[in-house]
Amino acid sequence: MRTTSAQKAKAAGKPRLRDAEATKARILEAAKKEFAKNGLGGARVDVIAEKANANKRMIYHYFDGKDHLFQTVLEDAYNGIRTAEQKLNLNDLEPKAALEKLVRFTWEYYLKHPEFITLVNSENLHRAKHLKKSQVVRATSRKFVGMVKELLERGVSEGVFRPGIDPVQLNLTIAAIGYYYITNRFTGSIVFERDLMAKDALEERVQFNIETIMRMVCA
Amino acid sequence: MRTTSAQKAKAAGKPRLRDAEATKARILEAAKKEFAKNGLGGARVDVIAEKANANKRMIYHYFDGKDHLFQTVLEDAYNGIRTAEQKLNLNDLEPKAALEKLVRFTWEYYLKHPEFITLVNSENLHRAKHLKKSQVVRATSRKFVGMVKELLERGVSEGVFRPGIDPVQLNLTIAAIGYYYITNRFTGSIVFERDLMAKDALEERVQFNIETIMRMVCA
Amino acid sequence: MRTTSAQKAKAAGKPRLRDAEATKARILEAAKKEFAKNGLGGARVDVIAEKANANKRMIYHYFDGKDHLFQTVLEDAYNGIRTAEQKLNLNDLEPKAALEKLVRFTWEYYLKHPEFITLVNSENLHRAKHLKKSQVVRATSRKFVGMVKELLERGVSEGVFRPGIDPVQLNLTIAAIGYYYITNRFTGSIVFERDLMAKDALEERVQFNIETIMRMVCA
Amino acid sequence: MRTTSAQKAKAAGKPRLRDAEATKARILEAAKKEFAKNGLGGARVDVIAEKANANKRMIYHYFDGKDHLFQTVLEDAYNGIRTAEQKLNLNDLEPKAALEKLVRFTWEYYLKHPEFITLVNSENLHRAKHLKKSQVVRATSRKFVGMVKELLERGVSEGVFRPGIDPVQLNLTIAAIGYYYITNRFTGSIVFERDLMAKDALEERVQFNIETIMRMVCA
DNA sequence: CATGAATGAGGATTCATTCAT
DNA sequence: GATGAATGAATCCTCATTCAT
Repeated sequence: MRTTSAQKAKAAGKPRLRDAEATKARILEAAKKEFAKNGLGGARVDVIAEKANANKRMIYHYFDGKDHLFQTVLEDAYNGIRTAEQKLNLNDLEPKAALEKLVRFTWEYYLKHPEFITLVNSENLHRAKHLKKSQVVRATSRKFVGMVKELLERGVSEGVFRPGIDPVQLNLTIAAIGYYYITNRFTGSIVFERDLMAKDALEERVQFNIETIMRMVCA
Repeated sequence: MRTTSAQKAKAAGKPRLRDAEATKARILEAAKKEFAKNGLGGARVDVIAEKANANKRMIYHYFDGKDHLFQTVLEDAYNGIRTAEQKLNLNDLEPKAALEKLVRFTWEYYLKHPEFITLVNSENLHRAKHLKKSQVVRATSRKFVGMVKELLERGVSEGVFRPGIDPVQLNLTIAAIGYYYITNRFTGSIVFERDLMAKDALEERVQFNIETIMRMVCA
Repeated sequence: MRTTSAQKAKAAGKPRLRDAEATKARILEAAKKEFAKNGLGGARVDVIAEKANANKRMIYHYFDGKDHLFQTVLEDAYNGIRTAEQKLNLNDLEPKAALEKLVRFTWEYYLKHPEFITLVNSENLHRAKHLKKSQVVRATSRKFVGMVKELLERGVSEGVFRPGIDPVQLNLTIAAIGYYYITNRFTGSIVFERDLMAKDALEERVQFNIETIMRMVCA
Repeated sequence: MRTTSAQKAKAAGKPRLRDAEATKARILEAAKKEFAKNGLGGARVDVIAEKANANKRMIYHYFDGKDHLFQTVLEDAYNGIRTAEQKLNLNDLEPKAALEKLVRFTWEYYLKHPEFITLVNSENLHRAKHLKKSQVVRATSRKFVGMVKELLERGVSEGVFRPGIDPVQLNLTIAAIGYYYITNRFTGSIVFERDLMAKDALEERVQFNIETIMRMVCA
């Protein structure tokens, strides 16, 4: 393993300066927050630079402009959720438990990572022009769909799931019932005149979601 | 020299007085499209004025700036869906048919009015700061929730629906499974490697959604 | 004749404000100077706006950016020299006198309008990408070449000019011997260790140029 | 990891000492091209460094910044043409042949070295501020003017040239008729609606130039 | 000798909004 | 009521140059 300059700086007890990787990471992190908060159009390059404790010029040096930076952030976001999903090890559980775990996980992931939702919304506003360029996302997503498909098949063969359910439709629905609630938490709280983000409300929602999916899938 | 709307009206022998309303309407229509296409932040006042065949100054005259214009557009959008929902006359149908009609209606409304979705997304990006000011939306929404609540109760008393289902949660879910699909049609088509907006795909989806809700609600 | 707002303003004794034509003209004039002084790349939009006593935004409003502004300035410059050439009325003079008048005019025009030279140099640095779009320049230039061609033919038929001289080559040479001297006045003054722009030097040069051309053309 | 020039030299068994000169030369060559293509203002230090396969820092190390680098390039350019001129050995030819050779040489030099022209144009845009600092250019130029002066005197004494011709004026004209044509090849090709750089056009031009000068100088 | 990370001062361009008529 | 000219404050991006190793 090569000794990075970051490690050298650390070893020398100095603050992280002149460390390309660290700077890139800081920019990426700051960009994620800024894009999540304000969308692609509303995000400000200056603000990202400032929050990253980096020079604005570095953003162009490392990421070649705002758009490409957004694309990188978006890819990272997709990688994040897909990686987490892979770690669920649904195969180690019996079908019903596995399905419930997936619904609960999806919900909790959105809850913990609302920035993922804002990023995706922003990307859809831009007609997915950044995602179109990404090959990685397709590959990892395919893998994920495969995982759910296997789960469904296993459940069917064990006689606990109904046959004939499309894994893509199921995936979409599992995502939808969580995503929609979170992304519309502000307007929803007004329209329905209740605080959708209150602790009880969140708990109630996840139960409702689990029940919705179980009733749909179980035999 | 361009013919102004005022002149046109004059030429047509119409009184000038109605121009004000017409101009307002044109601005509102143009604004809806522009906001839907680009979000609040991405929309351009110049473009709205141009598309409305109106003077930019008029936007400030009638709507007091971009933000307030957005708020008006948003309120109109909510009025639109709420009005359409009221016309469903769910009471004239037996519970199951009424519920299916509602699910189908919701799906079709989103499909026909994707601008509603973009506007709501934009509003959530801005933490619902415009909607907070609106009183009308709360009132009409309350009415809508009441409608669903009655339907549920009727179904329960007739023994076709399960008891104990929260009308708000149900509403949220009915909306979610349609809204999510439409708003994420661009990224979704890439991630799942299929054209989510293809005719067959849309038909398949609405059936899946109906089944999801029926299984959740029916006894 | 329509009453322009400029005239109205004038009539009212007010300073020229809110006068589109006047603002455009001021921007154009300022741009000519700035481009002449620093070339296209070296010119600063801020400086042009300031010198034009106009808002920077107006430059984009009226001229659609720096490049297009340069193109307009360049076209104006070509129009200027071509218009002046047309006013020479070489047909009213006998061939030799007409030719001498042309040489002297060309020299004096460059001397009075060094900005024309700088603009053309800048345009050549950019491989004539702006001029390529202009149709007017081609037409007026064609007319000018025709004028010289007629002069040559007249001189030949009167027996004072040699036959077989290409008007384009002659034009190029008449321009060259003046243009080169003026455009390279700074380096030339150093290289040849004499002030090329001194009054005597200029007079000497025009005589030399006239003699060069007369000897080339006369029978 | 990219192989640095230092490593290459090492691998080739060469002493590291020569690398300095090689790096300087590479930078100079890259700078000449970049300045020629885009002028002083339009040239980019990054691009020069990249093309020179050198580190940007080296430019500052060896040349003390962009301006001084330009000055060096410019001096080299002048040295180039002056050196070539000295090699003409005009004294070995009879006056007329020598003069024709000079005209032809000048033309061909510009044709082969259009970068010389761009550099000189750039320098004149900057009012010769770099050249002013150079002493060498003055000396070599003086020598060149002397060469032409001697040629003229020899021609006069042999009765083939007219007396009274100023060598500086003649030099200027010989340069002008070639330089102007080349520097304005882009705009010229449009204005005169013919490809000035076509093979035939170039041949025609050099003949025209030779005739222009011969008619001017010969008795 | 050489590297590449970092920077501050601009540079062109855009935008919502106000002003004068 | 309507128009279009005008503006200042951003906003993204670029550049020559210096710093730390």
